[in-house]
Amino acid sequence: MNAFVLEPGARLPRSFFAQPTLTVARLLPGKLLVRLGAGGSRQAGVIVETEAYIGESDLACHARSGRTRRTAVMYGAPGTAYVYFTYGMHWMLNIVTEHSGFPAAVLLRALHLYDSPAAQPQPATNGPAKLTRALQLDGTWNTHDMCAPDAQLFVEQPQQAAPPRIVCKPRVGLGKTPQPWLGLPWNFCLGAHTGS
DNA sequence: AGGACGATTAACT
DNA sequence: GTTAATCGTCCTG
Repeated sequence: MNAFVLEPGARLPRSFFAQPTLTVARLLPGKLLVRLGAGGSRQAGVIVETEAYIGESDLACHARSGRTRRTAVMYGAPGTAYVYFTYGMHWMLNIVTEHSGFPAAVLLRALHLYDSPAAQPQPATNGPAKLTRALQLDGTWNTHDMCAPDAQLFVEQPQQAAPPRIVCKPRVGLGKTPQPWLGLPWNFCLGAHTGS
């Protein structure tokens, strides 16, 4: 809502993403997703909704089938972007969590996006595919190291961050995923009030 | 080699 | 509430 959300803040270090996936998913709403483009352009938006996908035992997680060409990135370093293609037309952005060798990630499902430098609110990107579309992210971003010093896509701590109110609920769109995974409250959303 | 299905979305009835 | 769009991935054979 204010221009301050655009001010560059501290980038989240790899140690942040190395935490337990539920912790990362719970802490990400309210943080800033930043996408640098050609010519020094900067798109930034407040992360609004996340979802956790944790390990081979989580039957909703792509890693349920073990390590494959597609899921190999989930076994990589925390802070790595996992971008995959689905439904023949949509790209999804995840950030890999926990230690290398353990497949887990947080899906970014919604963003409050702002134009730079005017800070004009964009149409709400209230869906994981809309989010990647708005930031022009596709498979070429898969395996992007979001914690590298020269990263073009990364997460920042906002400068004036009030403790956000988080609401959790079951994950969305899991289809025929069996219980208990279908009902686990691993979706995390900003509440009606973001603090202040 | 073939088929079912998907961490979705927009456009319908 | 229902359905088409559209293709990579995974499972079966």
